[in-house]
Amino acid sequence: MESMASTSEKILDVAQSLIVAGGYNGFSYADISAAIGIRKASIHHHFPTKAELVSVLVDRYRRQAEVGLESLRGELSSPAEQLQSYMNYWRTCIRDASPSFCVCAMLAGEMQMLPEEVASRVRAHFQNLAGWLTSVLRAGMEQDLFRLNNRPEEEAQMLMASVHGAMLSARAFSDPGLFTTIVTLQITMLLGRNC
Amino acid sequence: MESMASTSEKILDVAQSLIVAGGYNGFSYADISAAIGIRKASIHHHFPTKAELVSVLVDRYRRQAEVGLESLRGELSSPAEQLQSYMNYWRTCIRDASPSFCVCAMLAGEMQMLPEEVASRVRAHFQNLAGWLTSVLRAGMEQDLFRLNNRPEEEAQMLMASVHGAMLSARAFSDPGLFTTIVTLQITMLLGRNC
DNA sequence: TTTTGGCTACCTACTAATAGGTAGATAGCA
DNA sequence: TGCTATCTACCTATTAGTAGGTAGCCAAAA
Repeated sequence: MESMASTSEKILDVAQSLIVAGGYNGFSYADISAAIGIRKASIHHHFPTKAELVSVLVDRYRRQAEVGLESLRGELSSPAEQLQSYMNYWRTCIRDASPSFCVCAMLAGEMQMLPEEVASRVRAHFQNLAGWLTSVLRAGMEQDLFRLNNRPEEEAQMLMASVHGAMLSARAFSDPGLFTTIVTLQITMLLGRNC
Repeated sequence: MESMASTSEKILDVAQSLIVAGGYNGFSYADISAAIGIRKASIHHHFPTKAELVSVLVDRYRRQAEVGLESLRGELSSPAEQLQSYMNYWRTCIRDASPSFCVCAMLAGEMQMLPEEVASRVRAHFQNLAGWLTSVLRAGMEQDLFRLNNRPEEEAQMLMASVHGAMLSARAFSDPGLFTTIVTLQITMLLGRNC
């Protein structure tokens, strides 16, 4: 009754945590093999090439993110609360060191040397996320729940950059709390509570 | 009369551009060897191990950054102009794809699997940068040149995260201009020109 | 002055380990 | 029967790193 997860799911889980820790070149089939007690060749059976593995991995990640973000957009919570919830998700991740970093943010740094099939998927995730943030900000604006100082697309980009930069800072300083500090202030500032 | 740069400087130059493109695990001695027309063993002569090479590289980067930031702090320019100049440096870098990314920001993402001697240097750079930004923001505040909504240390962290996150976004979207868009708005916002 | 010795920078040639990937066999299940 | 998942055993290329040699330079000793 223990592991309901299929082998390929387990492979993706391990690969994801390894990528989050060290990027595309920071893991090997041997690492995954050792981690889940299966031979390298068996991993190739599920994912013939590394580029394919990571492509599937990013697809899965994007699907999960989409579901997660969509569920936040329920009519239950206000746009401001949705942004808070989005941040809270990452806050707990970073605090508990579960994923502790966005896979796509990690891969984005390595864009230049990623296989094209992976790079395009990472790009797509950034577009989705920017789109979601934009729509939430626009909704809040139209409902007069908060005032924005700039166009919602621009504020969305600022917020996204702030989130990813804050992940980086939290890592660099080995201080999970720093993520929350930065992003909370950023949200407060963007929503124009000052004035 | 062409290359005044010593061999070891050339090695560091190439290594830096490779790290910026693909991180610590994204380059090898063979890559450098091919790039500057020297044998692998000769690189080991200058830098016995990879960890040592990258440590020296980060030291050099930190020294250059310190000089660069210190020169911005000259009494000639106002704190606001200093922040602008800092951003402008990266704007041209990213536009011209010269370094196009902060080495330390790149390495910060890989913190967890970096040799300790490298990781500590990356941490130190983040501390320096946060310190510099804090002091510039504090100076502007004390001279009543602009109003901050938060403590200067916090705003410094926000700005730093914004800069690094904007680098990531510029890469992800393959849009150098996005960096400037994000950081300009961020600076404007932090300095409280709104209100 | 010539010679000697040491130093630096580079070389060829090598190593052991690891990388991603393949071929082909086996065992169980539909 | 054929399919899926796994295995053992292998391959080639690349990894970081080493051993040992050579050519040039510079300074001190003869």
